[in-house]
Amino acid sequence: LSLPFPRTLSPKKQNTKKKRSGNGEYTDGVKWKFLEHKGPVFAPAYEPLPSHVKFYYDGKHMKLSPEAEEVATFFAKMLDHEYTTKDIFRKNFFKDWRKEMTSEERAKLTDLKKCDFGEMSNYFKAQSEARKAMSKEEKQKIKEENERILQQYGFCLMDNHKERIANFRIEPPGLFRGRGDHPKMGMLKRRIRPQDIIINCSKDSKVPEPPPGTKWKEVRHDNKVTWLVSWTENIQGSIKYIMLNPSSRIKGEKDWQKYETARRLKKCVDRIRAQYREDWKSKEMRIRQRAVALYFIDKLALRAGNEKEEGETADTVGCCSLRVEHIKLYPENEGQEYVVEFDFLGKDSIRYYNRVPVEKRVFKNLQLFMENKEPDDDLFDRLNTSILNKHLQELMDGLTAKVFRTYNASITLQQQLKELTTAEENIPAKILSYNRANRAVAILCNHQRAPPKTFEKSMQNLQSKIDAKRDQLADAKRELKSAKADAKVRKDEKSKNKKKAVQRIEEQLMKLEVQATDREENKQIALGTSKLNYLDPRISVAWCKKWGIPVEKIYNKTQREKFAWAIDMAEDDYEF
DNA sequence: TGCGCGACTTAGAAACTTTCTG
DNA sequence: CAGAAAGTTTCTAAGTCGCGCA
Repeated sequence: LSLPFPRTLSPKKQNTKKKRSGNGEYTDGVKWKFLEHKGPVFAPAYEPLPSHVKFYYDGKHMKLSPEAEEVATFFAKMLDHEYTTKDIFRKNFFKDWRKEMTSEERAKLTDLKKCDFGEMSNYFKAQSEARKAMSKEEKQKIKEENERILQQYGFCLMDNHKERIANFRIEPPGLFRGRGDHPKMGMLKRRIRPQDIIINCSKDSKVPEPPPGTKWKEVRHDNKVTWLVSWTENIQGSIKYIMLNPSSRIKGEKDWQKYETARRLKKCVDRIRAQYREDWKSKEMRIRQRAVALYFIDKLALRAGNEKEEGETADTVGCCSLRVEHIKLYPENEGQEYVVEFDFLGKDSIRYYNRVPVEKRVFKNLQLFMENKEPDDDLFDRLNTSILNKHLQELMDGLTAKVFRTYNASITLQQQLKELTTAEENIPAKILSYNRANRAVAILCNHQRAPPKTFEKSMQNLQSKIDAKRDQLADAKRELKSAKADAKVRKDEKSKNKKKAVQRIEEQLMKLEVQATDREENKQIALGTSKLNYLDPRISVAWCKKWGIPVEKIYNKTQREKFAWAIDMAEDDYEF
């Protein structure tokens, strides 16, 4: 395994050699010298429906123009999804659909409720069934074709390295699926064409060819950025990019740098904590607000909380954008003093609910911040992320609000691993401990998931397995007893067998019960995000080395590729 | 000082694939 | 060997944060 980038110089050493700009890059900002790639893969062209698949309006068959039909199929494909029952989704969809209709269609189709997409929907279901039912050979053929496209478009050449591209396929058109109460859900996400695409590559590279008869919007040669392809998306007007895989040098170095910054925070976090505690007493309100917000970011691993344009996105908040309505103060609650109750929607409209006791000073400050305010007023009216980050930058080079999340996540993993791992345990038990440590971090960072649709059912299945196993155990015990009691001759051997059976069944039962606990504890918790984005992989690698756990038990193939730098670098005594 | 933009990281859902179990 | 469960990959939305401009 060769390292994707040299490790003779640590990022820290490099930093002392070159002056850093504000965002942590080198002042020259050059990301590569040479970049060559084949451009994006476009979404397949629309294939009109066969004529027997009909659309009905108000009970009557109606043949749609190809443009209107395509948009109708987007809705038909989502018919079983909850989205299509939501008013905003339906309203946005219908408005955008009507724009794609001919004037005749527009005149006729005035009510979405009268549209019958049933045949279309059934047709797509049948198609997906047919795909599942394909023969091995047919499936193999498709797999090979995908592999061919991957080989052709899935890699690029960056500074003498062949690198995997993360998302070389352009997003296909469809209906926008915002998270939570998104005001734009259901809008038409339009098809991206070559003339929408900006290509980025080096001057001395072979510029990718646009499809025959088309042109790129622009070809540029900007080595201060890492993207290969970009286009502007029509829902929010934001820019989308094609970039490299996490296993690439450019992503790996950045990741490494992120953890090194978090480790530098470790060295000065005591000082920073002492400072913000002092600032709770400041005579200036803006300083007190800054200090209380930073306390939340540090203690609760909240996100920074940028301002958002009202009405353009779902109403979600982070620390700096908390409103009065998002917290409740309890001078006393369940035997604890100065309790703050948080209840708000964070990133991806995931609910953050927490009750925490805080220092008296924090509590008094919060009362002050909330005085004479309406529920929808900002809690920190003298603060925003820009002010906070400017302050943090002064406390430590490269420090921003998100560094606290990385730091607290990684340090928590390290502590938990130390606490939970015991030498006597076997490998599965150690892995359970690792997962528990991982879970502690996921809880800290509030990484939640919707309980799987089949959760209740699979839990029931598991429970009936446990019940059956209990019965089986009872039977086995009874048999053991009678074997002991009645047999006189060859008693020993029979009893021994029965005893073994009892032990085996007890073990199986235990395993099932652990599995049930584990699954229950993980019901609403997503472990992947912290593992991939917050936990310094060197902590995990060191832990594996220390306890003789194969690293494959902790990281799958993709994860090992992403963390190749750490696997190669960390020894068993690595300390975050 | 505020604002919009651009580039990048972080996020959970859904689709797909592999493994387990009865 | 089928169906369920678990694991993995793909997809793309939604954040963070710095910069330049008025």
